Amino acid sequence: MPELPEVETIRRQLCTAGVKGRVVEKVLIDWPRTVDPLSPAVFCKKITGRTIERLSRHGKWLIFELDSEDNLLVHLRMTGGFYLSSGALKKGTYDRAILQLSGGLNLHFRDPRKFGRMRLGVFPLGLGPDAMEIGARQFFQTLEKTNRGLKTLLLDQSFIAGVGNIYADEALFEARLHPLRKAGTLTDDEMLALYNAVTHVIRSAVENGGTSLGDGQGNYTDLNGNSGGNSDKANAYGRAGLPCVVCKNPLEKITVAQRATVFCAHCQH
DNA sequence: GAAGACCTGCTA
DNA sequence: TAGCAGGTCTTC
Repeated sequence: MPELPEVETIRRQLCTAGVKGRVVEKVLIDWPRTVDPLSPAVFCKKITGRTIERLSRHGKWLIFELDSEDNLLVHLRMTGGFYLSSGALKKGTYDRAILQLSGGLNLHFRDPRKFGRMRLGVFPLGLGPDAMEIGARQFFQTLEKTNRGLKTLLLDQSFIAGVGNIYADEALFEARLHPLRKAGTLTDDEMLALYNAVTHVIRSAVENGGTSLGDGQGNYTDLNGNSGGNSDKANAYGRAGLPCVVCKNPLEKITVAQRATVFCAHCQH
């Protein structure tokens, strides 16, 4: 599932592939809800002729900065991804939108489950600081203000943007903190451990080119169709019932905020 | 704060 | 063939 490291990997690859500086010459929308709330006709009209000046990211949102008042904001949700083609346009089975760029480059937005979204706006709304950029002080201040459970909090994009189910479980495992632990009960050392774990887990996943984990069809692949190099790094996610890498006791699986949550009851408190 | 809706393909 | 997976928005 694309979380921050996967989106960042795609962003970097789009830069390398030379998407920057190209003009959007034509837009094809195959699944209208992809561009909801705009109609495909309005959406296409607004970005046709615009130049992609920069590619940035905040949390899980990919931002195509255009030479207009609006930018193109893309959220991959669970199964979204991009790939490029050149020459004669050939639509792939799961392509929901295709941007035909100047120089004969086609940018395909592929999304089997149709949850991904393309929006027009200056910047994605309602997000907290990016997980790669949040400072320790800001992290502590937010933790101290709430008594929500840690896993729920980590998944809340208005608290910290970019952490999803995989990296939430991995960060809590690394910090030795129980997913249901209330934020307000953490000691200073525990808050620091959580901060270090979140930033370390996210940054090392970015360095490894993202993680490909999931239920099979939702597996993430990068721009070139490769799965992430971080796949064998999971200590908790997807390892329910398997021995903890630290204490060898079987990992437990519970549901938190309606998501599968795996942790070690022996190591995480 | 919890649960449903949105979707589809893979697994059991 | 039923159920699961997951991110976010909507609705109780």
